[in-house]
Amino acid sequence: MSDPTRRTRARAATEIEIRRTARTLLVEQGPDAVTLRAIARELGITAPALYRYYKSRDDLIEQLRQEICADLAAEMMALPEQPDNPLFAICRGFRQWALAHPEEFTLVFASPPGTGAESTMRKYGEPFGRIFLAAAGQVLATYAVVTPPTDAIPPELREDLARFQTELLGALAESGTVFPADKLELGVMFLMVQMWARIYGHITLEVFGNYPIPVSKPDALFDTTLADLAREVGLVAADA
Amino acid sequence: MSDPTRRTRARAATEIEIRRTARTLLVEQGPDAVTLRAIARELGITAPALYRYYKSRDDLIEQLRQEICADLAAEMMALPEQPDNPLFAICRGFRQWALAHPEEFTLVFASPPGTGAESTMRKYGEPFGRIFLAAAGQVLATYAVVTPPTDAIPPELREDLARFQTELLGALAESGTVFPADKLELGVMFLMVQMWARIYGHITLEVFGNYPIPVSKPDALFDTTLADLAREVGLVAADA
DNA sequence: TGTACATCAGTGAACGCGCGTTCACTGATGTAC
DNA sequence: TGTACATCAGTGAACGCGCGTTCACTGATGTAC
Repeated sequence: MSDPTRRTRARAATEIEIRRTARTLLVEQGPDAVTLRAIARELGITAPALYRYYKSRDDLIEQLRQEICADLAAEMMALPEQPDNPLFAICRGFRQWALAHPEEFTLVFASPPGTGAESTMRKYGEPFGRIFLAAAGQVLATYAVVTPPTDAIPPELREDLARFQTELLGALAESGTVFPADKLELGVMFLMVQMWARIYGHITLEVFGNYPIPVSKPDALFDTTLADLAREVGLVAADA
Repeated sequence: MSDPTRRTRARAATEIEIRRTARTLLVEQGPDAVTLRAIARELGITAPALYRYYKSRDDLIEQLRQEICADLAAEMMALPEQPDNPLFAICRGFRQWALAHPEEFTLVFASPPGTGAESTMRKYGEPFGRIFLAAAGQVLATYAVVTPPTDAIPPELREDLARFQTELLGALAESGTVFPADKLELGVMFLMVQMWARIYGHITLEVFGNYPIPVSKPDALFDTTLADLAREVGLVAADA
């Protein structure tokens, strides 16, 4: 039954160790400290050995980015139930994660473009995208939402929102989420974009300390924002 | 009348050249490319010469950061009048600047904490903070705003908002802006924080390409967001 | 106006450092007969 | 079960590179008398 050979197991173990070390360096000393030599040093091997695992430093960084996404998604999945609603659970969890892991957050969600790699949120195949969409779908299926009518949405935006609609429907179908398709109007898509912007804005602001004032009770501010958001959307628990 | 000596003038000119070169490197090759040696190379001088102008590389980067803030503020000041309202003019201008200068935006508004330096927005003495506050003050003085009553604001937040109120009053008084003090209720402060978060969220999302979908008409999306925001706040031009 | 001295922007060599990547290699682990 | 061969994780030396910072210096510019 020991299908994987000793070599295979050792290799897998080392690979995990490499990424663990890389992440520790990222967390403790910032992105510039994640060098092949530093990782090797920490692991007690020589730098060229790492080329058995990664084509180059850039390759390693990219894999690291993906691992961070996967871990984030796993953490969001494992979140305990929240009293108000599942999307807000994800929002709170995401915020907690961002505050606890600012360097990882920066690498994945706030790195300047140009590296060519598509952004995290746009890769629906990537775990975090899936999670966020699944939660959104769940909310749409469970709650009553007050959305702007389609003709209140500027014509220039309709095409983009329609594409989003299509992609979201596809992703939801794939993940097997049950939802009433007729609830996915353009207005809902618009709201989702606005909500994501607001959540992302608050979290980024908090992580980078760019609120116009020092906030002594940041948890309260975030919760108030969520409540405000729910109020605006007319979000009321269907079972309450 | 040539008060400044030849040496003084030359020194000033070189200082400007150094920062211009540093910014070009930042813009074209990212933050890691801003090295003393690269700057010196570009300028046709030797690296140690830069120590006549800056204590260290970190010092240079910090001064660069401040210069970027000053330039941003100057640009915001010079903005042409906008049909709707002056705060939205600043919002649009800020967005345009961020999109046109992603590396500068990242350095100033989206760099992980830890360097000890206080954040940009919190330094009211810094130009951009002043501008934003002045515009906000102007809006408050000119327009009718629907704000949540003070007792609708969670008690945990009141202390922070009150501090913000005090600081804002001070900054406005200093800058000589005329405004009705009684309009600066806590609800207004809360709204300002929320608005800033939303604007910052959208801009950061756009700069880093983290919208959940590719947006083909980003200008329209931003303008729609501004309109949405104005509607929510009940912001109506007093003279319209 | 002329001379002696002080200032100080910029030089050039050197310091010690860490980096990514290549290459030919060793030696333990795995496989086929 | 034993032997010959293949695989491949990791080595160690070397490549060429760029970096921040220090130091004693030169020589033009500025100042005081």
